Amino acid sequence: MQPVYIEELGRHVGEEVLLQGWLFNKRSSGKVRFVIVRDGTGLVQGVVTPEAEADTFDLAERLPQESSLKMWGTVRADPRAPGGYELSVKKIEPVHIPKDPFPIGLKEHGVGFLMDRRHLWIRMRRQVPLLRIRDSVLWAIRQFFRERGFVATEAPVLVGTAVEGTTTLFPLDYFGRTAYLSQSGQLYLEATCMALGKVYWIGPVFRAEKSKTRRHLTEFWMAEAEVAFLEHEGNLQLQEDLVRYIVEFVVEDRRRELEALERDPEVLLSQVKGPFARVTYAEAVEIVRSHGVEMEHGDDFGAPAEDALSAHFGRPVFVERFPKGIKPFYMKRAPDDPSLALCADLIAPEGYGEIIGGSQRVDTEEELLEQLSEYELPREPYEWYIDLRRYGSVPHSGFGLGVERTVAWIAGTRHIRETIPFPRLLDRLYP
RNA sequence: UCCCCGGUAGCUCAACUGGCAGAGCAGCCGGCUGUUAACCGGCGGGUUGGAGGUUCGAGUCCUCCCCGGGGAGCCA
Repeated sequence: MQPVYIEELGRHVGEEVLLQGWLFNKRSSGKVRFVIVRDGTGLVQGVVTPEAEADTFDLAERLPQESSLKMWGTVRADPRAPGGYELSVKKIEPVHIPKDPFPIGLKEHGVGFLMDRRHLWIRMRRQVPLLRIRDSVLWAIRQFFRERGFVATEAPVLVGTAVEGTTTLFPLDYFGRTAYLSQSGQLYLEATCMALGKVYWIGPVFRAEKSKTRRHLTEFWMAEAEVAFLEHEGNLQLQEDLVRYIVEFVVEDRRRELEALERDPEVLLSQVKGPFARVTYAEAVEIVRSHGVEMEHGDDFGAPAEDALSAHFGRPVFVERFPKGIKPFYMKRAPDDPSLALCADLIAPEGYGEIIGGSQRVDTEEELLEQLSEYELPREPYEWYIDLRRYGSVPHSGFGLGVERTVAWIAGTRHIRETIPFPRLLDRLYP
């Protein structure tokens, strides 16, 4: 008999099926025993009575949590069952029976305990839907870019120089030289877009920043795009289209998982329905101050400032035209005010923070050399990057979207450590 | 790096002003023919993070260290 997955049970009502999975939980009421089985696509309740074959009734009592098993039975629609379907069990065959009790129970646990057992925690109730939503977000990004004719490409992860200064880089030995784990693929995408026109990549990036907050990982995934001949305004439109596409895709694709996490899909849809809010940096500072958060003109936005902005608008908001000094060297200056950068950060609603940073890039050799020296960066490691301005330079723009923060926002989970299977944090490298 | 909170049974926590270290869950044994993190009865389970100090007496007070959590800065 061909095995089926729990998410397909609706198509097999009345039929006998084979499920393969793990024992999530069990209950007993004497002569009726209930086994809750999970298989990665969902949970289903099996009902076992003494009429079942061989020692199946006995197994339903004896098997410990997370035993792996095969289970045969007839699918029945039953409103009493979570998920709407249950299985009248004919036979259970254990695949592996754990000798020790599964460390993670169904009751509450502390974060430290769970993080030490992340390899097992990911089997549990909230984690499975969360990781399925992550998958959906990544698919949405790929599908969006493919529909628009972008070429998926790659940037190196091992790099010889910093993108934006060395303090936040992880160094490593590279045959006697120092290499670093990349903190962004952007500079390389700028080169690639001059070859392929419109490009994107999704990959891991690394920040050695000693951040200890719910919004930071030392290893996280970025979806970065870079487009030749695209200017600031078009860049913002592209980002807005992407974010709206992701939300609508995930709501359609993973509604069940969102509901399992008690995330209301309608709230998400309403947040991205209309045009995103847009303010300049200067306006944003005033809004932040009017919400009682102190900041000076010229400061970058801290977490309380971002939260104030996100509360003020209740939908995604672009903050445009930051002072040049608090943004990196590769951003183009605004033609009408050289003290500002042609850039924008996108702040997610509900306090999930900055999910996109983007800009139009410097596109002349003169301006780039000027900015390198202004930022006191050495010229040699950037020769290849300067070359891009020497051979058919064009206006171009791009951005990077933080995958985990986007997943956290969409799934409504407060801490981003749960949005990636094995988060890397300041003091956490295991498992 | 800085600020705040915490570390007691396998897990989550309690233990008044310093006075016999406890409960729920998990485990094991038994009961129950529709359970929903099932329920009911019973049993076992402790170097109170570590070192030192104060005290007749320390889980509780003091000092140092270790570990974890939350937040800040920086960023996505």
